[in-house]
Amino acid sequence: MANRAALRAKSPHLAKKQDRRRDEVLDAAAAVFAAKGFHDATTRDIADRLGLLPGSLYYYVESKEAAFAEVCRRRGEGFNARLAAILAAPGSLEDRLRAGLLQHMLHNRADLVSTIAMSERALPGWRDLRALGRLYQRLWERVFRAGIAARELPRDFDCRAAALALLALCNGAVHATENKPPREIARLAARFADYFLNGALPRPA
Amino acid sequence: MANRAALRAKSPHLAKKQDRRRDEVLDAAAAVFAAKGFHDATTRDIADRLGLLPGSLYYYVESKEAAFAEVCRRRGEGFNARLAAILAAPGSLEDRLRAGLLQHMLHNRADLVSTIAMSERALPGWRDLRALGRLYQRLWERVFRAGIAARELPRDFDCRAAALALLALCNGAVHATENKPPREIARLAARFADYFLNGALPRPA
Amino acid sequence: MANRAALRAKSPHLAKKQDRRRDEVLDAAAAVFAAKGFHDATTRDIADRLGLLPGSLYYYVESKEAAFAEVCRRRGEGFNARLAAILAAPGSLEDRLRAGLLQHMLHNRADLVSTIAMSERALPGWRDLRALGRLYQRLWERVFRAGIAARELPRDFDCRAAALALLALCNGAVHATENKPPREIARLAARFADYFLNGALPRPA
Amino acid sequence: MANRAALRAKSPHLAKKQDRRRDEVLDAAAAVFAAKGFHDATTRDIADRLGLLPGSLYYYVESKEAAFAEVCRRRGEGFNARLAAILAAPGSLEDRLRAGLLQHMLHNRADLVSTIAMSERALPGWRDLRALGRLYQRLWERVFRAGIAARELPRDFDCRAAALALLALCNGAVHATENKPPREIARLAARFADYFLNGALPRPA
DNA sequence: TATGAATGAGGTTTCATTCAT
DNA sequence: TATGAATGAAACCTCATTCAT
Repeated sequence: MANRAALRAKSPHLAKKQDRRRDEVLDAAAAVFAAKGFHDATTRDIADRLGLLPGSLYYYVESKEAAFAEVCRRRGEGFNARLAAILAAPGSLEDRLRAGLLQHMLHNRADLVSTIAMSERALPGWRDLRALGRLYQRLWERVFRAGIAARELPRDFDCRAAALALLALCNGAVHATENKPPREIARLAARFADYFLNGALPRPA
Repeated sequence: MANRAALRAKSPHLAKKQDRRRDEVLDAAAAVFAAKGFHDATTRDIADRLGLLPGSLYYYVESKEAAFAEVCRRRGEGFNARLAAILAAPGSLEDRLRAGLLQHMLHNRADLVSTIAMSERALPGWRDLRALGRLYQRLWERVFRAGIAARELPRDFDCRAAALALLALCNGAVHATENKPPREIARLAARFADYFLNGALPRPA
Repeated sequence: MANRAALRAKSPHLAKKQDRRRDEVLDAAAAVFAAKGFHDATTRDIADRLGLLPGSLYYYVESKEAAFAEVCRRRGEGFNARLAAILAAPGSLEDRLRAGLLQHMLHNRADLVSTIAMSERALPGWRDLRALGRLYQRLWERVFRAGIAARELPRDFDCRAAALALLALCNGAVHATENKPPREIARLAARFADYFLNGALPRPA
Repeated sequence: MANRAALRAKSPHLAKKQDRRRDEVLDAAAAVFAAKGFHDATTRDIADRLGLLPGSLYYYVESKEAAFAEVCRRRGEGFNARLAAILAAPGSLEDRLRAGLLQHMLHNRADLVSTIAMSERALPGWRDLRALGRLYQRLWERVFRAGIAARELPRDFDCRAAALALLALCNGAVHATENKPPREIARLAARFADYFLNGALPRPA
């Protein structure tokens, strides 16, 4: 049953406008999901933000679940891509760790959705989302392994534990940095990096 | 709706029995909240665990929200009390930090509810819960301040940032330690403590 | 909502082209109604078949209900006309009955819509549709009455019961003949005619 | 997670009362389905008939679909059982056919739901329902085959076509017998039986 | 002390329909 | 002539909660 309408090439202009509106819808969804979590976010919340009625969302989105999954996928992929770029850049191991941690904490708010996705069990598309999360963790692990290969780190360095700790530091500050200016976030990120790299306590002489 | 049982004068024996049953109900609620989060947990889930029907819960509890709030309060207070005891115990600063971190990570699973409370916004009783959370953070801060007073830490030590980092490490591993035996959790806790105390990276000689 | 096109004075050529398109729309509607029934057929189903969007249908049709009613009317009238022609043709009573029954069963599939109309209560335009159905039944009755007049049938022949029985045989095989080749349908029609004319059971000698 | 409440043996009296109420609900559903068909029947229709709110139905029934499936199953099985009993009874082939046809037409109204199930495509539980329908047809076929074995029917008797014709006669009169008194239905059933057994037309001498 | 039955508010979703462009 | 966007009503369903027993 060929759908002539669907096949007819849409003018690129129109197509772009449609996509933009769709993005607006997904952004609104993301904002609400970030604010309330998946279960407590209602389609009405999302629609209100756009001046639409709940039913109208379905013109752009298949279901609440699908919207959530797509939002998370997009954010998660962006997150991963940014970290990958940072960790692959030239520079000392320390520099790259600091940069990665900083970007995570700076983007955390906007990408709060990913955080939700990681923390709520039994969510739609949970499997794929966990995969994205694991990938993120692997990125950190890989940079440590490269450090071992480059003899910047000892042979027995526990890459997994270190990655976990870094991730914990990244995520743990979400609440503390809410509504804080970037400068302050950066300051905290630097502190966290210091702790991770050199330890928080003064060294015994 | 006043609790009929509460109005009746009770023999101490009866009162105790009732309280025990109430505790069972709250424990069941805690377990379900921990497993599913507040919104996804149904009164039926809780009732099932006790061999009751949903309506019967209301003999012990005013509402789902009230149950959640109380569960969180109890767990949170227990959590705080344990940490306070540990931090107040004699021993070096390092020892106390290690002990505090360890107990947090070991109890995290059972007390997952607090974690939920901290992570889901717009939850009933959220205000009070945040207060408990802040208190927990203050406990860590206080031990650092004591460290400064005792000259174990430098004058300009950033107590708040350090407390935040420790909390982040404590909470960040929740997912990594799910379904793991205590031994392994302890191992990870020790690693995290090492990172925090001495830094993860090898020190330049 | 007045049809804008209808208000405009149209050239005969244009008018014809419009009507053709309208017929296409109604045909598509008929096909979908036949396949899914009235309630389960969506305007999107119909539009898809034509490469249109749902809203565009309303250029040709006032509403889904109106479309259904018109489709049924058209099909029903065609059905009636064909039966009338057959029953009015010269030939023995038996021949005409056989021919009528055959054409009904052969066209049943294509005209399934009428069947739907007859079977679903509380349908739009139901009254008119029932009228068409009654007319169809009357056509059969009339041929029997003519048979009485021509003394081919006894005076007390129950024309109504006979018409009902014939109709029942006609319609009852819809499911059995779905997806069957015309040959097989014709074979079954012949059998049914035999039963009706001579009885299914062997005659006592 | 053993459900003590569910395991606790309910008093037989209570259990029976519950079942009765459930039957009432299913009966109401059956009535509405029969009157409007599955798609057009709303949960509100059913609930209204019982003086309940729509949501309350779900105390007794899992879903609208499940209710429909169960209603059809029950009616269909009853229908089959009655026919089986009739066809298995002693008596001449003719007697049994007459009796079977009569009971079908008399019960048709009450069991209209089965008819719906047979006629609406793409219905929940459609597969199982078709199976029930096929079983019914087989019952008729089997009695003919027994007739062949007993030499009451010729070797080449077309059992399937005969069964189809009988079924068609049974079902075809549904609309004609609506709101008619049993006497009249019985009269029509007798006529139909005559037609099937001996033919409608006078025999050439 | 607990149950069975019911409520009612609210949630997601579908879909016929409208209308400016 | 047809589209894209949106509406709004109504559908099914869930669930915390109530209350007579």
